[in-house]
Amino acid sequence: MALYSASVEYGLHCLLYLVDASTDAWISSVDLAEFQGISPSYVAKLCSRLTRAGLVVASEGAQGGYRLARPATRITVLDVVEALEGHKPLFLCQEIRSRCALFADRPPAWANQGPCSIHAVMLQAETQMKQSLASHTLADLSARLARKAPKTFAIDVAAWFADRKAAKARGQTK
Amino acid sequence: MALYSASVEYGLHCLLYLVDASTDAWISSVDLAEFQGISPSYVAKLCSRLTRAGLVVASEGAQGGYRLARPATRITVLDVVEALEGHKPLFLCQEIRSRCALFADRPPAWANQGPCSIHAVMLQAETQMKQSLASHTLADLSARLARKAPKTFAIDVAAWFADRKAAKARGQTK
DNA sequence: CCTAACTAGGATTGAATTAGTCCGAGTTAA
DNA sequence: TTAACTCGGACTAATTCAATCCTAGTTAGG
Repeated sequence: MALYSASVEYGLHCLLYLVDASTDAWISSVDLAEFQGISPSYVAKLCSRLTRAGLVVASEGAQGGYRLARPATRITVLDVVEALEGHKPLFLCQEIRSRCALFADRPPAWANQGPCSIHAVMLQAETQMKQSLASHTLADLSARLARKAPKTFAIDVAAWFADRKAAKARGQTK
Repeated sequence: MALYSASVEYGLHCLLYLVDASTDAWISSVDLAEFQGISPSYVAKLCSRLTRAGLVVASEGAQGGYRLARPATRITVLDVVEALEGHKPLFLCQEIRSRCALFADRPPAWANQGPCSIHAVMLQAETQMKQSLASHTLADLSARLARKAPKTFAIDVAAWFADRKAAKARGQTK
């Protein structure tokens, strides 16, 4: 349906909540999922990818969870997209040009010389897109959201996660 | 594997050969496929899409085939991509933000007001990419290819298709 | 008028990807 | 020491997408 899947939306929202909620706390993937009303198991998988990409760090064991691996000003949207979706090119050139019937299995040197013209156009478009994604950081996004929300929102978010954590420490899961 | 599939490569190459070969001739999808050593059935489907998008016109019946619907200077790479892949957005916003647990099924007005910030970033990147694709035409690509190939290449291409057509008219398929 | 060749379009297949689940191993706090 | 809770990866079901195949309708030419 779209070029990028829902995992990008899930992942970015999770990271933005980490910006609000976790200056020093660990937030579990289950809490992140329940806070947003999405599948906990799936969020767990996305968090794994973010960890492997070095965007967040994980803490195991009771009261564990995730935390940003570096300041939100140094995590770009492109970092997140590539962590979640992999390093997919916009276009994969299969060098069709060398199969032209006129070449009869022996493509001449000029046919494969340099990059395929079509590929070049695609690479340029891909670069434009990625530069655009790289020009926004989590900090930018978070600030823009904060401008729309009431001033207490970030505090409420942090409180929700803190409460959830406290409740679990008391031995009551729900 | 890539955001855009192989159909883009197939389709663009087909169109570029139409530029060379068909100032006044109709080229069949089977000939286009065999000339490039790719699947005839799939090329047929791609040609259907190009027709529906109005980039080429089809002529039914014997000695039929395809021809560009307008000058190559007025067909952009973006036109071709969207004809083949459909109008896929880069990102499909599912408005996760309104499911936040703090809202308890009743998201406040500010939460859904205006476009989602994440969505806005994605739209900007998508625009950059599409503008880049729209800035190249089939004529540009064709000229760039012609600069690499020997001068007789376009003539040889046209001759190959003309020969193929003549052979079929004589009743001999191969 | 009849045959051969072509396109259009839909039904079908097969592979790849995605969303989502589940369980095991390790860690932490009490 | 124990018990709960965490991550991480293996696994599964379902959807989507690329690609194929086949039929019907159309056209040109003999």
